[in-house]
Amino acid sequence: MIPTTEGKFAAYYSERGLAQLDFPGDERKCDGKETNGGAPSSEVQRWHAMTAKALKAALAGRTPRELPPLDLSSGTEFQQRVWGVLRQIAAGRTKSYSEVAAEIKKPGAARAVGGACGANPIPVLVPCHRVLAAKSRLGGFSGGLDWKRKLLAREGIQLD
DNA sequence: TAACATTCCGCGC
DNA sequence: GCGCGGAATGTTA
Repeated sequence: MIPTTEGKFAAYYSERGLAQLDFPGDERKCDGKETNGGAPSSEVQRWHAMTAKALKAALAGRTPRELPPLDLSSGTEFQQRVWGVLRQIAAGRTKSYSEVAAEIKKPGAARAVGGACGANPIPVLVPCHRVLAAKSRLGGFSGGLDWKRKLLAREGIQLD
């Protein structure tokens, strides 16, 4: 668990890196292989420290200096492609679903992009909240639109 | 096949 | 201009 000014975030790690990050209170189902019962390896502890630092920076509206390795192997190739685009969005900037779709050479797949964002296991660090619908409307958000609004506000993004 | 965190077009207000 | 209904669209479980 990572305590922040916004509450406690739950982090789950696989052998490759950070695999999932959950919003406070949002107890998602941890499919079987969560934390190993015994002592976490020193590697995981190091990742956890990085995650905590990066998360706090992101919540403060700053770009994290360094991120822990992310294990995105749970997603499909299409989703990983989308997440890759999301991570290219600079803090304070936004992209629309259709623009992201165009980025990955699949215009018209705006709706599919929305699906990929919703499947994103690592919110905040993979800035799924910087993706808006066309005409700078909010669109949706898995953890609740409150979070999306709050995160955008933290980065100084104002919607009309 | 059904279900979406979309988008676009056409109306009515 | 804004909101709503309906159709087209790509990906996923």
